[in-house]
Amino acid sequence: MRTTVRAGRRKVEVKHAEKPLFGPDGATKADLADYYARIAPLMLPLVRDRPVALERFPDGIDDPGFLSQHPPHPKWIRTVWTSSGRMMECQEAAALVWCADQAAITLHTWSSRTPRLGLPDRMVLDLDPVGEGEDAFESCRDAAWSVREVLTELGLAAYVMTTGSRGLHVHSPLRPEVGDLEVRRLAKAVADRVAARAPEEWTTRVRKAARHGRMFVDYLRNGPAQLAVAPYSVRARPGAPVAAPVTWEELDQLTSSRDFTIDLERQECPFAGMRRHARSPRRALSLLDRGEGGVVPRPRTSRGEGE
DNA sequence: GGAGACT
DNA sequence: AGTCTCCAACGCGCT
DNA sequence: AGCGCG
Repeated sequence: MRTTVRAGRRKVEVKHAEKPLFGPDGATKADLADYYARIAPLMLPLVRDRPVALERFPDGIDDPGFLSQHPPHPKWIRTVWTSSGRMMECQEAAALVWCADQAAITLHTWSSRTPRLGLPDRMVLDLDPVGEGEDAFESCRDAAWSVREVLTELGLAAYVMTTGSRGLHVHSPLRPEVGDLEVRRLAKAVADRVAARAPEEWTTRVRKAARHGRMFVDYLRNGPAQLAVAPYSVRARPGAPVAAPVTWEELDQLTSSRDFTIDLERQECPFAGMRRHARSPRRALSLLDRGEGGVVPRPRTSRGEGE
């Protein structure tokens, strides 16, 4: 009931390795640790240097978990001082495996990176379908395509991933030029433009009562100290689904946000090279403030296709 | 899952 | 020594 | 000022 997982040069002990975390017949803590060790080469470039918070389920997903921003941690795990205290970073595979031993099923990270905390290098738009089923997810997919179009109009790149929960996240890599609040303002403007394309279906109204069954185009994952689920993170749901970056081609084949699970085997990451496509949020904001951007999409070489 | 407080 | 409790936080737009 | 919301 106790094993050691090799992660790079380090060995990490996994206690109660055979404990099921995803229901009686679901994946065990060992499965979780093995997954994070296996996916580390793809995941680490996307989480490295970011303050991380752990969503932990020591008694499995059928018991309430908790979010931990300042967990006790071994000294070899790097930390950084942030506006909300000293937070961990996951710089190496062993850190991910240690998180698994802590029953940290899901990792959430900041949108800015050390040493540029407060200047996000990415923006996230969160799309959650209103109902259940494939139709609901399809409308979510449509919304993701619209987000991509609006981002393109503003000269911004777009990458998409399942959240492993209900919906999709669209990531847009940014040059770290402006602060959290400005990025949120940009995200809100993008969301408003998306919603304006199908006002009967989509909205940016925060209050549920004001939504009238429309899908919320969520821009609130941007802002100071805001967290978003890390790419390749496992979710606390039956079947151990994962947040999986996908190519835009793949997106149309998906039937749900949970199509990928802890069994995921990937050799190449659709988000690889994303940072090379980072664009200027300052320019996007100035286009918006001048009321442009829907008119003259500027020429570009490639778009957020993955690579 | 682990630390600190309380019994 | 057993048991309990805690483990986030931020701003927005409404009321 | 307080609350719902993510």
